[in-house]
Amino acid sequence: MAPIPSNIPDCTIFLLAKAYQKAHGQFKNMLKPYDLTNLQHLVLEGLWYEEGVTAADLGKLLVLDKATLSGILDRMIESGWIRKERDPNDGRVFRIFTTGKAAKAKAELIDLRIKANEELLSAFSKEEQVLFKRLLRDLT
Amino acid sequence: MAPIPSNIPDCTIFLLAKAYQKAHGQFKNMLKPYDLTNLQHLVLEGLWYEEGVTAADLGKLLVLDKATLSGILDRMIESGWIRKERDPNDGRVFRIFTTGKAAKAKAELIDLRIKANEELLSAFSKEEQVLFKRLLRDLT
DNA sequence: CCTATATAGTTCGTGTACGAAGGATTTGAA
DNA sequence: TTCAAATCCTTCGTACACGAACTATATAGG
Repeated sequence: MAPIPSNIPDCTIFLLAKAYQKAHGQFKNMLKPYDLTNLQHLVLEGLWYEEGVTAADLGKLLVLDKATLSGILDRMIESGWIRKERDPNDGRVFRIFTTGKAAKAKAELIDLRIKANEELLSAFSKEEQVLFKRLLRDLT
Repeated sequence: MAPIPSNIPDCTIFLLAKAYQKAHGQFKNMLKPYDLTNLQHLVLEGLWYEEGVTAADLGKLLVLDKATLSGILDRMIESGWIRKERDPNDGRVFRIFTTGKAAKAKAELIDLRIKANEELLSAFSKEEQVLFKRLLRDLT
C-alpha cells in the first residue's frame, strides 16, 4: 500500500477511505491462507455471537445490505463454512448455522482478528487507541 | 444507515469499515444530482490539483489501483467529465484533462465535498475533529 | 544495434456494495 | 375470512477493488 501523499487536500472522507483501505487490505492478506474474505470472516463472527440467526437479523447485526449478504452466504455455503435452514415457523426466513469446518478454525480465526487489530493500531499509544475507537463509535 | 449494535465485539477494523460505509454513503447521496460517483469526484479533485497528470501518477496521488482507475476513467470520458491524450514523448502514457463540463461544476463540487466533511464531523468538537484527522493520517 | 528488464495501461475473474424490482409468505384490519 | 401491506430473500444492473496475466512502449547494458 503506497503512502498517502501529503499534498492531498484536507479531506476527512478521503483519509477515512484510505485508512479503511489499509485496514481491509492488511486483514485480507492475513485471511488469504484460510480462503476467507473479510466479509466472510465477519459473518462467521456474527454467527459465533448468535448461531442460527436469520439472514435478515445477521444483516442488521453486521450492518450489511441484504443484497450483499445474499451473495456472501451463497459463497460461504458453497465453500462449506455455513449452512442455511428454513425456519419451520416462517416460510420466508432462513436461519444460518456454522459448520464443523468453521468450528475447527474458530479459535484461530478469532485470534487472527485480534492480531489484525493490534497490527492496525500498533503505531498508536494505548490512549490513542482508546480515543480512536471512541471517535469511530461516535461517528456512527 | 442502521445504527451499529452495541453488542458487536470491540473490533476497530469493523468500526472503521462502518464509519467509512457511513461517510461514503452520505457523500454518495449528495453527489447523486450530479451523476457522479465518489471515486469520479475524487478523480476530478485530483485533476484540479494537477491537470494533465498521467493515469499512473493520478493513481499514486489518489492511492487507487491502476485496474480500478482504468474503468473509472473510461466511464468519466463516456459521461464527458474528462478526456485522455497520448503523451507525445512516451507512447505508453496517457495524460488526463478535465473538460468544460467539469469546469462549470467545479466550485459547486468542491463546496459539496467541504459540506460532506462538515456533515460527517458535525458530532465532533473542533478539538475532536483535528484529533480524528491526525489519527487517521497517522494510521496510513 | 539489440535483447533483457522495467513501466503504462487494459482486460479478466472474483468479491463486494447497494438501489430497485420481483416472488413468496405472513400478518393485520375490515 | 380475505386482501392489502409488510417482511424475507433473490436477482439484476452498475460501480468499485484488486490480483494476475497480457500488450505495447521505453530504456539500459553489452
